[in-house]
Formats: sequence, C-alpha cells, structure tokens
Amino acid sequence: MIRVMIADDHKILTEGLSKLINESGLAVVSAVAYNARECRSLLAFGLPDVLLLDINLPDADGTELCKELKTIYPQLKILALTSYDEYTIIRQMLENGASGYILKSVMSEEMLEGIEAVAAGEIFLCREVDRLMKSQTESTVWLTNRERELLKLVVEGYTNPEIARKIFLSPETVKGYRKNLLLKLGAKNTAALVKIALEQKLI
Amino acid sequence: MIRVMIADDHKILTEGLSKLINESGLAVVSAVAYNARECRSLLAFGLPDVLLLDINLPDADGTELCKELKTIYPQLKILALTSYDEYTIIRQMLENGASGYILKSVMSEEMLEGIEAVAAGEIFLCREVDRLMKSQTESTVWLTNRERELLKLVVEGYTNPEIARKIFLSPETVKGYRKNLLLKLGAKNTAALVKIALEQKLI
DNA sequence: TCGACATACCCCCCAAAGGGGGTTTTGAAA
DNA sequence: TTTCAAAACCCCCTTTGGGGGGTATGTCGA
Repeated sequence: MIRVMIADDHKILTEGLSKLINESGLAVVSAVAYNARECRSLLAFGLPDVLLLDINLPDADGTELCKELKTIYPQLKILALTSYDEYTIIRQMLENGASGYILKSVMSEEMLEGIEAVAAGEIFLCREVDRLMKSQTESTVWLTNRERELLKLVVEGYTNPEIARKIFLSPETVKGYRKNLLLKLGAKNTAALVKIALEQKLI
Repeated sequence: MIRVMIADDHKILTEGLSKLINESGLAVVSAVAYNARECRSLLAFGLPDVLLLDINLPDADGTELCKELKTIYPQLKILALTSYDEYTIIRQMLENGASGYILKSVMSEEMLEGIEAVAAGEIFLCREVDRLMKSQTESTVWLTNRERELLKLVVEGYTNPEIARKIFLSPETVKGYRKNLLLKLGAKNTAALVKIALEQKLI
C-alpha cells in the first residue's frame, strides 16, 4: 500500500481526493496539509511514499517548496498536482526535483497511475503535459538568472536608474538587459513585456 | 433532493466532489460538464436546481458565461465555485447574476450549506468571501467602462497614438485616461499598471 | 584553443511616457 | 434646474524608454 500525503489549500479537492485514493485500493492518504507550514511539520513526523504537491499554496511558492523539501529529504518522491499548464512552471518543477507532474484536469485513474509510477521510482508526466513539453522544447525561450532578476524588477515598476542603484549596475547595463528581454520575449514595449512575464509566469 | 450540476474542468475535483455531494444525502449530482460548450448543451436537456460554476473554464470566461446563462434561464441558480479571491471577480460574478460564491478552500460542509441556501433562493457567500467583500467595499477602486477599455489596450502594448487611432480619440485624451489610471490604481508607471491590472484581474 | 554564452559596459537620437496645469460637453440623478 | 461624474480635449516640460550601433570581460565545454 502506497502512503500518500496531500499538500493543497483547496479543502474540497483534498476531501474528495482522499476518498478517491483510499477507495482505490492502491494507496492510502496518510496526511493532508493545507499550506507549506503544515506540510513541513507533518513531514518532520514521518515521510510518505509520495507527496502530492500543489503549486499555489497560500504561504509559499510550490516550486521553491519542492526544491527545499528535496534538499532536506532527497529520498522523498514529489508529484506535482496543479492546474498550471505553463512550460516554464513544469520545467522549473522538474528541475527542482519533482518526480512527476499531473494536471488537475486529468481523471483519477491517470493520477493513480502517476502515484504508482512515482512510488516505483519512475518519472511520470500526464499525457497532456508530456505533449506540451515535447512541442515546446525547441521554441520556448529560457531566461538566464540575471535576466529573470532584472525582469522581476521591471515588473515591480522600477525605472532603469532605480534598478541600477538597487543591484549596483550601470544604468546603461540595465538598459541593455531590458532591450534584450524585449527581443527575447518578442515584446514591443514594457507593457507587453510585463504582460508576457506574468502570463507565462517567468518571474 | 436538490439536483446539482457541476461545470469545472478539473476532473479530479469533479469526481471527488460528486462523491461528496451524493453521499451527503442533501443533494445529487445530475450532470457534470468539463467546459462551457458541454455546460450549454447539458442545460438544454433540463435545468438542475443549482449550477456549481467554475470561473476559469478552458473555452470561456466564467463571468461572461454566468451572464449568458442567466439571460437564457433567469430561474437558474448559479453558485460560483472557484479559487479566485479577488474583489473584482466576485463583484463581477454577483453583478452577472450568480446567487452565491464559494472558494475551493472551504470544507465540504460549507459548500453543502451554500447549495442548500442557493436552492432555497437565498444569496450565499462563504465566510471568507463575505469578510473580503465587507472589508474592500470602501477602499477598492472601480473603473468605468471606458477606463477598462483603455487599460486593456495599454496592457496589450499599444502606445497612446496607436490607441487613439484605434478607438478614434485624440492622443491627448488617451494620455489623460492613462494618467488617471495610474492615479486610481496607485501605479508609478506602465509596468506597475500592467502588473496591478493583471493581478487584480481588472481586465 | 576556439567559439558560445553570460555578464557588464558605452554612445547617439528620438519617441513615448509622465507630472503639472487646465476646459467643454453630455447625460443622468437629486 | 442644479449638480455631479464621465468622457473628451488641450498645452508645457522633463524623464524614461527603445532602436541602432558597439566593446570587454570571464567561463566552460568541445
């Protein structure tokens, strides 16, 4: 019997999900956390075989939490269960050590498949995500750390001189990064840049 | 027995939710739609007592769909079930004829309460939403139609002269609206404006 | 050792945005 | 009929952004 822990703030979902998992005969829900804090403290009591992790928890960013948990418990299998179907998020999650990625739009059978696969040490992506990853690998841009950092500050509304002071660069350098971001993301100006950054969750 | 129809693209949630509702003894799930198209055609076959409606369906905007359905079936009770806790969205939904608004983070009891209340003709807001609406009524800005229209174009990345040509205004007028938007939303520049617009879902 | 890439820097020039101050018209509510 | 807000308009002036060119590091892997 696979022991599963759920971390998701949608209580309605966790209630229904627990029922589905427990009745499947394949796994049991050993714990449920509604936020990152609860998740951390429950894990300290004992690890499940698989952690079903949502990405938008109220008190943490799921991708960051994933990285953090994998650092503390490298043997823990994390299966992302979320509605985000953005390339950047999925990639980030897998780079941060997730063993699988399942969209909330899948049927429960596929999710159970995923739990089984991940518990067995495999990497599991639901079909839709698998298709998405294959189609986007070539076309999608990937920002460098520095570019992402600059982008964040631009989105926050800082001007070039302000950014320059903030991270100790020449205003001209900041300008250069900005030009590059516009080019890379195909935005015609700051407004479009911010829109793309937020929509594709690049920040 | 209250007949409930669910419209939500998260299949995992609908599966679990159906179980919860059916086992409650209070209501039964008479139909499930995974998108707006399905929802429309299922309603044509016969109305449920309550429609549990998610807001981000893959093929439609939930607020628009709500307005549309209430126009066709004024007697239909719509209960929004979603994770958006933004003032603008809630207000929009209620203005478009929803009889209630429940966050996915509530426990199933509260949701069942809501189904019961809405079926009885009442207006139901889950506690968290109720608090949110009361606290924000005074402080939150509400844009005029024209302002929202301009804001959309700004977010799309159009410049003042472009917007002016597009909607037959003087560039100076567009500039005026823009200044006003910055002021109303407390943004220091376009980047911040776009960020606020997207985050608060004002568009 | 060669190229690719990230990082950081610089110039010119003009268009766009933003801060400040205004006005008029219109239509609906008080 | 006054009052009020939305909508549309205008000018001056400064700062910021964006297009076009560059250059010089250092690292890392082929």
